[in-house]
Amino acid sequence: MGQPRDIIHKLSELGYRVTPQRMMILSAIENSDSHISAEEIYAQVVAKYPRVNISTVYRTLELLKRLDLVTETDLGEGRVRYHPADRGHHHHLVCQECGAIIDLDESALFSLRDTLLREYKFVADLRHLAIFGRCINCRQ
Amino acid sequence: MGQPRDIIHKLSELGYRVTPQRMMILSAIENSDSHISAEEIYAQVVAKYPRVNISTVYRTLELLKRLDLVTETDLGEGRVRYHPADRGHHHHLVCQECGAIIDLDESALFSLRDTLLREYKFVADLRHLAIFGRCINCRQ
DNA sequence: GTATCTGCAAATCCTTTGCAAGTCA
DNA sequence: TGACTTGCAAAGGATTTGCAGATAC
Repeated sequence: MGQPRDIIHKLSELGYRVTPQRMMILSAIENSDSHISAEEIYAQVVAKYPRVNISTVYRTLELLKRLDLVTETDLGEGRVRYHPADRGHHHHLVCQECGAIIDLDESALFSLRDTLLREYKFVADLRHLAIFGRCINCRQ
Repeated sequence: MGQPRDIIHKLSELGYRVTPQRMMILSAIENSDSHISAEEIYAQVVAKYPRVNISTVYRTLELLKRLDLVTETDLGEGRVRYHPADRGHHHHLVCQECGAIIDLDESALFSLRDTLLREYKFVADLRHLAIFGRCINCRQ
């Protein structure tokens, strides 16, 4: 995992077909240095292969989510963003004033995760959590 | 605050008009024992007053949010839920397997809030956070 | 060959908006 | 009276779906 190649291998191992569309969608996700939206993936793929349809992008993302190969984050933009599941996990502080997005290392939530497990027996999926508030520049 | 009456009073103090629609919408929110969606508010109001339109519900919610009289929570359902702002704040553990929603006292996130403030100078708005994962019944 | 995928077009869901008519203060 | 609100209808954006044709294996 980690390279589109490996994910593609995994897909075919599981009996899913490796199509050019799926490969291009995977590349777009892997090559994005941050989180990418369905629309942005579509824009990249359509540039190389104008016949793709955005529904193929959504169907592929659906599949990759189900196989736990990509994760979703909702940064409160009214659309979801995607990320390879095996990349370093981190969280986001989203400033509701200026829109700034500050990355937060996953370790910042380790103690919360432990508390939830210990006291609530709840296994929290703390990959790509978004926390809303106001950043230092927007506090007057 | 706390009673529809008080919120209504606040509205008129601020120069907003007190209309029957707004009163009915406020009652629906206040009478809900948990978080209520726009559609559910609309259903309650329309039962008494069939002429209301759901756009009035959305416009009223928009106003109440702006005045900080209600807060929004996104429980990952593809629609947002509303809650009177002065009710006790709590968070939600949402089980992605069975859909169970476990309430989590706001105090569970106090130390996270302090860390974010101290180390990131970020004022987190930790009202009604949703944390996804798996509950005790769904862990095999 | 055939079950899986795709493109296309249309539908869906939640929410927002323009505008003319209605109404609270 | 007059500015604020509403109802209605239509638009909006993101995502999903039905179906017939295309394609990976």
